[in-house]
Amino acid sequence: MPQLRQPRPLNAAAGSAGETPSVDVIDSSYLESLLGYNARRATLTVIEVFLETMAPYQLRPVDFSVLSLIAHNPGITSRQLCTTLGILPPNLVGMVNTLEKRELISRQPHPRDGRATGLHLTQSGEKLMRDAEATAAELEAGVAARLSPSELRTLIRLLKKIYQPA
Amino acid sequence: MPQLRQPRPLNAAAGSAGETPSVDVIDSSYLESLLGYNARRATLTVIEVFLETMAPYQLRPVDFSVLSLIAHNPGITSRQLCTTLGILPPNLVGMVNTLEKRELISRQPHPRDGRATGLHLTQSGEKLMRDAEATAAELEAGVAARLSPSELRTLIRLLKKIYQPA
DNA sequence: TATTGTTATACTCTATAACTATA
DNA sequence: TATAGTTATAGAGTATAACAATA
Repeated sequence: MPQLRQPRPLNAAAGSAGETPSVDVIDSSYLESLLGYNARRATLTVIEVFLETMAPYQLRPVDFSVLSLIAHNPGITSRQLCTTLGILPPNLVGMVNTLEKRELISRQPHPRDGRATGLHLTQSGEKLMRDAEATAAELEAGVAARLSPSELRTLIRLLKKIYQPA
Repeated sequence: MPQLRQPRPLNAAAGSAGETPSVDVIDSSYLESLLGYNARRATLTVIEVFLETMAPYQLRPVDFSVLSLIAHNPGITSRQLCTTLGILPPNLVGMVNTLEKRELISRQPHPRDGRATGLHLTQSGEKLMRDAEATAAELEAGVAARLSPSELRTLIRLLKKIYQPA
């Protein structure tokens, strides 16, 4: 583990001819100046907290996203879920099957397209998502504890500008 | 693909008893209110642009991070790279081997620890990283084109607060 | 002919256990 | 006894091709 507070020895990062330099304190200031690096590190932190906090519900971020979209869009199809979340259809099949086996969602025939299936929350699915969305709100507040409400709004607004450049 | 601008048919999201609802326009406003969802979507966008833009250098984000840390910390060890970037040691071995075979880095004995190996850029590695870091700067400017320089600084500052909560 | 949902499958990424050489 | 680097391997995540049923 890189030491953070000890003085650098004389031979560290010497760089003079013939010497083999070594470093005790890592300089990551360049990487930390890059948007991509910071976005990725922040995302990994939020996901880590999400996995811990949502463990009682046995929901990964993607399961939560799928269930939440079904909750707010009853009758949504698999194809629509894939397009909205950027998931490839073959990779959604297993998730939907698992959620159906857990009796959190049900499949119903689509009213106007015989190829498609409408997805709906069951009663226990609705109960779970009410609790899970409440927990998610607390989770967000905890992760962003050092941000003011105004800063959190700003952060989300600027992130949207990155992935919704239209 | 969800349609975005067409009026919702009468039977869409009806929800009355006996009907099977369907949706034409997906409401993702709840997910978009969550920090984690926005952070992940923004990160995926930046990574996608990174992969396209950096294709000429054949560098994934993780390769760029490793080479950049070696460039700014000559003699850094594998263990230090792992700790700084959150990579597990077994998963770094292959990356370092590949970069060495491409003659972008070289391994030299650590001056004070016989177990460790110091990593250094070769001359061609230095050349590549000069070009790659210049390209990365253009990439960042492109991704954040709709943000003012001040907004970009704010975004990075707030992201740091998420993953550096100390 | 195109699209929805699906199976099979391959590739990448991430994680754990265990070994060696050295501290 | 602990640590740096490595090997082997397992699991999760992501990708493409191809198929049956329906539009």
